Order: sequence, then structure tokens, then C-alpha cells
Amino acid sequence: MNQLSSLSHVSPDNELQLCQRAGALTGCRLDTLAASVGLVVPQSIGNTKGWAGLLIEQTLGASSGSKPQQDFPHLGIELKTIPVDERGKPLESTFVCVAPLIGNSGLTWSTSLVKHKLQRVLWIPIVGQRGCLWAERWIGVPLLWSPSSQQEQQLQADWEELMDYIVLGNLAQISAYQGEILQLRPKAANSRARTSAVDDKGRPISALPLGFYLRSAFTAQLLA
DNA sequence: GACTGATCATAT
DNA sequence: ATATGATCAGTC
Repeated sequence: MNQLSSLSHVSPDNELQLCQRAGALTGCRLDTLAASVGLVVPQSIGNTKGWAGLLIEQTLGASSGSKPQQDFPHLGIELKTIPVDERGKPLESTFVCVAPLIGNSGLTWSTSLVKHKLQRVLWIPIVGQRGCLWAERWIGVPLLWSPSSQQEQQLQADWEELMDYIVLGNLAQISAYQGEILQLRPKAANSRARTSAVDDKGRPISALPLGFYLRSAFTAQLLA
């Protein structure tokens, strides 16, 4: 722990170094970690939903900010914090990326953002019961993961099914019930938000922005 | 208790 | 408005 503050902001040189730094955080309470990197722990979670993710990003030296790329572009690794209970079970689904509602001609699984983002993920479990304070949560054992061929097949099948609705302009038929491990849900400031899309005749329309999410049943399996 | 639809903050 | 970081809260 005494080395954490000296490591913050410093981007890791390689994968092993990143994993070692992540592993060194195991068991650390978020209030302790925040103090070591000079951050104040927010009282309420509701209006600071992404705080743990930003705390870990800063600690491990991720620097992509809000840019549309992996957190460690030079390592090809995406960083994801995931809230889990004390048994390691995810409390929430995991946001992957925004779903493209237009300009999808020629887009395939191979060239999709979902595949790219999930190619290599460093999962950082954040342990604590739902509703408990940030300060009381702690960091679990990190996992550097890439999808197995079976997992990738599942992801591709879901992605293709879900993208069909988008490409064919059947947005109204989309619900979070579809997709075994990958689902589409709103990803917006609120339900009035709108972005460009197309209807079933190929005409431009405005629609609620959607995002791809991993179901918690799937992330539970890969963390186990 | 699990799950879907809705929502919060910040940077560009 | 779109990208990043996600969790909330009412319903099933």
C-alpha cells in the first residue's frame, strides 16, 4: 500500500506489470485506496456511479479518459470494475459499448466494437453488498480475461441477432429480454434522449440510444 | 431476488 | 450529442 501513490498516473509498461499492480490492490478498501491517491470518497453512490471505475483507472495509470478506445491501448487491454457481493457474484450487468444504430452496412462481428472491447479485459471486482457505501467496499482478486472460443461463439450469436433488429429498423421490437449473454438496453441520460437511427423502410428516425451489456449470469461464470 | 428500463456524472 | 465511467429502482 505504501507504494500505491507513487504508482498512480504511471502507465504500466507491459501486461505483467499491470497484473502485478492490480493484484497488489487485492483486499484494499476503497477509502484506503482513495486516500493513497489523494481522492475524496463520495458519500452517496447514486450520483457518483462511475467513481470506483475512475479510482481504479487513476490508480493503475489508465489514461484514455473519455476517448473511444481501450484503457491501455499500448497493451490492448480494457479495464472494467464489476460490483460483486462477498461470494463474488456480480450485482449488476456490465456495460460494454454503445450500439451503433446507423451506418452499419458491412459491419460484422469481426469488425464490431463489442468484439474489440471484449478481446482482453482486466476485471477488477469491487466487493460489497448493494447499497453499502463506497468507503466500505474493497477490491477483490483481479482477472485478466479473454473469451474462450465457446464464449466468443455465444457473444457473436447474440450480437448478430441483436444487430439484425437494428439493421432492419425493428428498434421497437428490441427489449432487454433478448440475447443469452449479451443484451441491448438504454444507454442515455434519460428516456427522452434521442440519437439517429433508421426505420423498417430505411428512413432516418430519432431513437433512444442503446448500449450492449453483459448479463450478470455470464460475468458470474467468467469470474468463477 | 432477479431483471429490465431508466438514470447520474464528466469530458469532448 | 456521443464518448467515457456505471448503478438505481420499480416490476416481474
